[in-house]
Amino acid sequence: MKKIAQSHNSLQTQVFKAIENAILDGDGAFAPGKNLTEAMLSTELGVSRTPVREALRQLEQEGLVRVETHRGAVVVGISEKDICDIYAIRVQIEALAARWAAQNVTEDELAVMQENIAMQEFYFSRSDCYQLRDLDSNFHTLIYAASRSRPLNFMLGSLHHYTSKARRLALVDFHRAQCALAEHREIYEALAGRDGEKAALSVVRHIEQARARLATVLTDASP
Amino acid sequence: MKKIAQSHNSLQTQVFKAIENAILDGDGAFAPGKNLTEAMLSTELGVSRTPVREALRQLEQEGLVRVETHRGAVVVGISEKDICDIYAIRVQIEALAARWAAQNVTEDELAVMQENIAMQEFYFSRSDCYQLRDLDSNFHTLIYAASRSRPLNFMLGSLHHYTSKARRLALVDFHRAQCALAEHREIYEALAGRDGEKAALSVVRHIEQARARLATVLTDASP
DNA sequence: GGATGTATAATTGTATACAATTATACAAGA
DNA sequence: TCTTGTATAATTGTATACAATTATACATCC
Repeated sequence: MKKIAQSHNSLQTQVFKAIENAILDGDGAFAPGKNLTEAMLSTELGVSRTPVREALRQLEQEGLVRVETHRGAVVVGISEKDICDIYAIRVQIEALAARWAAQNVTEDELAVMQENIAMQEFYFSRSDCYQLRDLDSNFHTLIYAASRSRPLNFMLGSLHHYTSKARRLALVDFHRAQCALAEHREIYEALAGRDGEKAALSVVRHIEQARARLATVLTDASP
Repeated sequence: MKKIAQSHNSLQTQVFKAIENAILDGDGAFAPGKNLTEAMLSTELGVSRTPVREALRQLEQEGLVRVETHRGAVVVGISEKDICDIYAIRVQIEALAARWAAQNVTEDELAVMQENIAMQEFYFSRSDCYQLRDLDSNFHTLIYAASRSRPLNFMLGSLHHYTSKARRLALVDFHRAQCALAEHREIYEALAGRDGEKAALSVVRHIEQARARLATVLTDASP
């Protein structure tokens, strides 16, 4: 884990992201069950304990670590079952999001989505998985925003790190990327046509597909 | 807001709960839009700024306040639409929870639920709304736990303060309390019979009823 | 009078010191 | 050998000091 250089962001934010990335990337010292001491993290990152403490508290709220009083923080693992559960939950909530977004999405937002899809096509032709992953994540975020529901955005935000872990697992899969692109187009069309039911259905299919694909990745990898 | 006395809990936890309650109770100084300074809170509660800071960060993650860099924390309001949205989300997720709980609930857990319902009957006969509210909350928590899904528990936990605000609004309503009791029995029966579909359906009905009731309370109160 | 710049105050961000608690090592006794 | 007690170390919990940033008030200039 590299030391934190100067930046316009607050140290606390940077520390949070540094630790979050270390955990999600599967860094050895941040494997599930590993103990994270404030002293270690603060010397490692070159900051004092205060921002580290706050970052750990935030990570606890996100569910990535569990801090016990006077005993420190331990990294919480995300099991395959957890990820499957998350997908089941996402199916339900994102269907709602799509339905609401179809009612509330603006022309400007639709334009942004179209632009996003155009860039997906571009990076797909270049086989750039990392960019595709980010664009996929961004596309869904656009739907959340268009739903105009603060609680819904909130919920989906708190799922974020789980889904990003899943996304990293399911990263390199061109066939899936192609399907995802088509599914994104379908969702866009439904939203543009203000068809809530169709949008919800498309989202459900999209996430179910992603879930099915991830399941094969997981079972292939585990034994 | 009363000063914090000595207790086995950490100051940070107590500070968090003190501020959370103040906001949910609708304390004047904690009304939506009000600015909360660390100095004010720390002198008010008789503790230093450190635990106050951590509590505010936690409250931000829960969505009750928004902290801006170098500018402090402002209380975020929960609108009626927010609450309606929450119920729509809860319907979806708690249906999942019930389905999973029907598969995984143990005899011990069923016994605890039965005991909970018995106490609901007791406090209903005594017209004790506060106890009923807590028991209702507890009953749902038992279902979450029986679902054996950490992500699901996590999600529902992050909705907690929203739902508690809604619950406080819908507090004094005996007819609703009676219906809720019957609906809880129905859910219990479905879980005891390991009937996932029936459990999910009962939960959906239960929450839809609560939502409908709350809607009338809200529209009555607003003009 | 209104805009603008500057000094001051208020507030948060970070670092550090100390207190409280818990884990660990090791010795003494049964 | 196993248990138990105690001293020490390690770690977190809290308080406080200082730095950085932003808001406010007021004077100055147009």
